[in-house]
Amino acid sequence: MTAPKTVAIPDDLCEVKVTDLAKVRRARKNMKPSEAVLLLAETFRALGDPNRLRLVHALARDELCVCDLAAALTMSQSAVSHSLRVLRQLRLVRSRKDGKTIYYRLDDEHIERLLGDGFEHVEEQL
Amino acid sequence: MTAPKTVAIPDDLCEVKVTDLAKVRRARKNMKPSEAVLLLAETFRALGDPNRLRLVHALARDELCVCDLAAALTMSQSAVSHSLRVLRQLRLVRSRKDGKTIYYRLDDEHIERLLGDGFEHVEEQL
DNA sequence: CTAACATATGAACGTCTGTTCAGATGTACG
DNA sequence: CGTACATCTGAACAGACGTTCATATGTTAG
Repeated sequence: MTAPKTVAIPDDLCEVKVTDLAKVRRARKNMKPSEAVLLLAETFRALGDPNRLRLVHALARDELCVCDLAAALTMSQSAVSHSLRVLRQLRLVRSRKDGKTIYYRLDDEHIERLLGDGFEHVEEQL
Repeated sequence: MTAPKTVAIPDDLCEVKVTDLAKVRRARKNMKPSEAVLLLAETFRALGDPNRLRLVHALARDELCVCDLAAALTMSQSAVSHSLRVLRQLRLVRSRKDGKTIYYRLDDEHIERLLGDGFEHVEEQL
């Protein structure tokens, strides 16, 4: 295709060998704002822990309190609480207080779809 | 609701205080096999790094070679290569060789939907 | 063959992460 | 008030992670 050459990438300081400058420009144009990228990365990372993933999956079906989550997943109450905090801060789950106990559920329906797509993708390669 | 009591959870050794045994049983019944959970967690974790996420997002539009990815995202070639390996091993991206250069693209269309849902969720809270 | 190029790889290093443990906070009940 | 309960929090530590640097592999052109 295009002859390889060294180019100064617009909007940037760095010089790199580039194969297809048009594609590079298009990719740059298409980039999401870094706020969105960073927040989404954080969100995926939150789901990237087996225990937090199981928590979210459990909450996709039922509203559950902390101790029942701990019992269901065989985790310590403290570990559950720490994990839920991460999920809460990223608005993956939401909590409701009823007396002493606090019930958690998914924050919105995007999360459920995210899990659904994820499991679909993963179950194809088992 | 049900009076709190200490119960031996079936299928398990651990004893915990439980608020609603029925819910706990249902949650346990609904659990995904741990293979699937672990693989999906790995997958989400792979997407949980800003640079890998940007790589995947770039590849959602265009097939790109390693050096163009490096140029577009202002990353070192080595970092791109290491990141792509992780994504490749989890079948998030696929590679095609053409002479010296190797072109990467998304492995299947689930990935694109995953990103789409993710950005949708995230962009609501900016 | 050698030189130039595109990509991959391994080791090393500082940083981040998840769990555990001990204790703090807040709530209900007598 | 004090006790029992449900949850949260902070410190600490082992293990995992992402980048960089130097180098290896593999490919094309001369």
